[in-house]
Amino acid sequence: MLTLKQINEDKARVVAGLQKKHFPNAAEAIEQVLELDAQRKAAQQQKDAAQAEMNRLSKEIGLLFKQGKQAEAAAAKAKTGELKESIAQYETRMREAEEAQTKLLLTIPNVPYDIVPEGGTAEDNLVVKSNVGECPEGSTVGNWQGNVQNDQAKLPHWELARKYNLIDFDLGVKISGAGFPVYIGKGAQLQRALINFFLAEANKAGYTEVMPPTVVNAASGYGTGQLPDKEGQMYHCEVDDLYLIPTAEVPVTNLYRDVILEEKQLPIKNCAYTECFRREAGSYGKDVRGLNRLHEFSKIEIVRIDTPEHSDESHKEMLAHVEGLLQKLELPYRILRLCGGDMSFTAALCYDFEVYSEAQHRWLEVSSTSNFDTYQANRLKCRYRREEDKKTALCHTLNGSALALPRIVAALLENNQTERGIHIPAALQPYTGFEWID
RNA sequence: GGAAAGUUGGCGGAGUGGUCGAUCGCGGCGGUCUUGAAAACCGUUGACCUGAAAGGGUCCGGGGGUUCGAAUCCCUCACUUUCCGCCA
Repeated sequence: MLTLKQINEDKARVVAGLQKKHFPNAAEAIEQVLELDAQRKAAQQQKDAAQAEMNRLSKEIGLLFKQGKQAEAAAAKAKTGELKESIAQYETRMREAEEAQTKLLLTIPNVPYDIVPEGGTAEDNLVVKSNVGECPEGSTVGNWQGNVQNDQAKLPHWELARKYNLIDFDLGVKISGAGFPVYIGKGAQLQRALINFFLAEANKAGYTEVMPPTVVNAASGYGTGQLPDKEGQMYHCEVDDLYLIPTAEVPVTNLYRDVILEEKQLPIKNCAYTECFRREAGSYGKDVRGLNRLHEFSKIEIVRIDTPEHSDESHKEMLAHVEGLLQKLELPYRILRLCGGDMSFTAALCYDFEVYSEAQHRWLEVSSTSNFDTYQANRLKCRYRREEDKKTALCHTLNGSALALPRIVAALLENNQTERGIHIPAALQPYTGFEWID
């Protein structure tokens, strides 16, 4: 959530940013936050004064008892009753204001950075880079034309999966349900190869590998912001009150919850492969066909914790890393800078990576790489001690997929199909151990 | 699932209801000594809220209670550890 400091320091910027994000009634909400803060401060000051008086009295009473002055002590005691009551009152008022403020702040999204484009829908996202077309200034999803192959003879991946016996969707339905495919033979081996490839690349780029639990407690869900807003999107094991993670971001970022890091430890660079679980309630149609949207899928995530000064640089490095993966896989891709209205609740700046599916004739999102500024860190209480003055300050958190498997597999199968079979890109062959699926 | 013990500052570990935010050790930081380092010695060392500052307030797992006063007593919840059982 936003910090009071951010709001106090530049209210106008915050309000303008929220409007860019299409958050309704931004100005009113911010005013209300400030009003509640004023109430809280007033109550606290009253409470503190009363408490100070109480502390003083208590000490005095103790002293009087020690000196054997029973009568004077009793007299002092009599004074405490009223004081106690007013302390309780101020405390209640303070807590109520604080709770109301937090509750409100949790409903307010992060403020986007200046370079985030205006816009409300996916059509307004800027196309900033692609390997299949020029991206002059002002290119948007709505007006950009990439030089993509549309071969009508190419089969969609769900048909290829059946043809080469790589993935059995019906078996998945039998043992689990829709959205839980079973990978078989070279299909399964391809999964494992991609996981190893992505992890090896991340390790090469200096990310420390973490293998976290895939089930987390509610506190972790709140830490990264899946709770309370997206409660329905996570699988919840009610008996134990545990959640299946929708992304490795949750356990990995929460490693740094309630932690004070030393500045010289930063940036922290972690990567993790996990299975990800998403209920995807409300999805339907061609979006969920085949591998396009699953309830369980494999993903390698990169996570960084950094200083405010360096987080932008970190973000750029992450983007370069993800782009490098797509280049090595020889896939047609484009990079989008998301517009205010299409960004996630918690992001300050977000780039999506999409690969082109030549049989489905559409772009598939395979990575979303975001800088959350201090928004997540504030909830997580993830801080660092500055070298300069030894003060604590909130970290910046960043994360991105590098990469999510299913849509990569879809594009690889579809784009690389030939009469002879499906060709595995050279960079991946050391990991698969085979060059062809045939 | 059964039984017991525990939860204190970055870590280890004290703590009698009344200057306890908390002894001490380690670690960290600064210094003396040294060509440099180590060792030794001296000093210093929590977070948060509030305030221009001085200062004030909160925090000893969470919540509640007793008391003029709670890390210390009571209740409750959560978690951890150990032993037994079960199991990979």
